[in-house]
Amino acid sequence: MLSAFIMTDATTNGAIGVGALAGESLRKFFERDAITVSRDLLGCHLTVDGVGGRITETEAYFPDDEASHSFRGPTKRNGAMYGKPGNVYIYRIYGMYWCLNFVCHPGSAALIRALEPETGIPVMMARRGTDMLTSLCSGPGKLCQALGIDITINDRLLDRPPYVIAPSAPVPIVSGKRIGITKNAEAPWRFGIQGSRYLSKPFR
DNA sequence: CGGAAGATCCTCT
DNA sequence: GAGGATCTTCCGG
Repeated sequence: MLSAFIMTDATTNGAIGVGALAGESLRKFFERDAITVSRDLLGCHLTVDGVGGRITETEAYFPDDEASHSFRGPTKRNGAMYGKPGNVYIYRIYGMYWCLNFVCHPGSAALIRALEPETGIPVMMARRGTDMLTSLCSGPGKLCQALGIDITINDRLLDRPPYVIAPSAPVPIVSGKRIGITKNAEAPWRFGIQGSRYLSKPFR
């Protein structure tokens, strides 16, 4: 299968310029295929109330994708997935953790799975209860804990507080199967920065 | 209205 | 690598 290989794809990351995405540039970035967005998010700098880092790992989800929360249409939980491109969709997972997504086309989203910590590192260490840099944000639940993300900041655009997202220069990308799902599990829609030490799990 | 499943993480072996 | 924590959501009856 495709996903059995490490794919060191060409760097198709879209460098858009300096400064945060806002208004039209935010819409243009996210109003694209969720795979393209998930790849271009790699290297982008994300902060929540000034705490965060560069995105190292993402996954793409689609409306016709059995693994997606949008597969059976809108519900109370997934309402934010049908907001504008660049909207934030947060949900509770396994009764304990939060997960962060960015909306692309309606019902499509990029799950933010890992960050390389850069700003507010002491705050993140305190929230996570560890001083180990590589495990501060190495998973979707961990990064939400480190960045102080919960449902109270669901369903709002990324160019509004507490969020800031800035685009990145191109980075080398690897891809593989998505993690932790049982339906449509073979789709190679997980993406990461090649060689990053800040991943939820290595790509094989 | 009950119950199983779930886009996870941590600890222990 | 296995198992437990923990609880919301949604589907089936």
